[in-house]
Amino acid sequence: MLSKKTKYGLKALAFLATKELREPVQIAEIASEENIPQKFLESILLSLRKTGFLGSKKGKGGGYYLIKDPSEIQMTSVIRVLEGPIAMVPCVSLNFYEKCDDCPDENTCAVHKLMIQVRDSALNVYRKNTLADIIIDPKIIKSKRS
Amino acid sequence: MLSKKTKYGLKALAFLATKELREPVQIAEIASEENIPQKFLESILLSLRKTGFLGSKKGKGGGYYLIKDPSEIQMTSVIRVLEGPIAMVPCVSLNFYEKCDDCPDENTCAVHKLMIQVRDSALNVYRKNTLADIIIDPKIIKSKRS
DNA sequence: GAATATCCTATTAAATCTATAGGATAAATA
DNA sequence: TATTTATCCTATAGATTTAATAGGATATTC
Repeated sequence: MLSKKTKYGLKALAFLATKELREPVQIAEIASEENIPQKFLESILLSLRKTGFLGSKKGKGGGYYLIKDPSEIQMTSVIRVLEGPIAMVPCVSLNFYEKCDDCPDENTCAVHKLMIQVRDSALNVYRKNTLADIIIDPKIIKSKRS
Repeated sequence: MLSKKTKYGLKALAFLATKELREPVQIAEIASEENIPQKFLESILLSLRKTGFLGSKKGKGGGYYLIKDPSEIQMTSVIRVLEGPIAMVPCVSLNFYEKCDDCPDENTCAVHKLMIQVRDSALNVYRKNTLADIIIDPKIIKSKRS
């Protein structure tokens, strides 16, 4: 299951991606537009700022904003920051590797063999998607229809 | 993250797949060979029996055994029984669909768009793998080398 | 009928996730 | 410079889920 943190974080990033770069948007606005508990969102945006995805500005007219173009923001890095490992078991994780204490030999482990494939398939998806790829601007849809 | 339940269940199935069909193997043997807490494994095997993957026999000489050929056991169904939905969010789940209460429109949801792809890629992997595909019999490896 | 091994329900313990509280800090503005 | 505004930050409460165990019932073998 995707955590709420990741879900909310992605929605917030997508929301900011529809705005002008470096135009601060307040937490309150994002929270109400995307139906996210405000205090929870606050902590998520904070961590996205600390990990280099967002910039922020304090005081009146302040808020959060993207510091990179959406097409430069890869889903692999967003997911790793928000959700943690992409792999479903630590023993197949590229960035968070850990040996299983119950498994004597990864090379003969059925779970390992299966989860390597699952990891690779998820990686493929995350690698080929940037923030720009997943945002769906209703305005764009409208103009395509007309 | 893959739950321990799923991990243990898969390992147990893989273990049984290396044995003769319908030859009962005791929980205690599987547990010690695969380093799984016995009582926990007991409950897992019970649910695998109730969902039609395993047969069992009580009393002396009893145990659990596969009732289908490993090549007939698809990973999609194993994962769904042990882990639950393959999708990471209910709103993209084929078998466990649920609408997000915070999301007014799935068609314009960035998370939805991304998670559809992740679900499909995972499905592809689980669909093309049967239990037979993931077991790695050390004997087979040896004979290939010699 | 004794031994063996699964069957079954309930419960505890631990970990993780979700959400909130409450004040500190910094910037704008009047 | 005081006031307002909005992020910053740490801590913690509450809820949920997961992992594991307990203990006895049932069925089978010999």
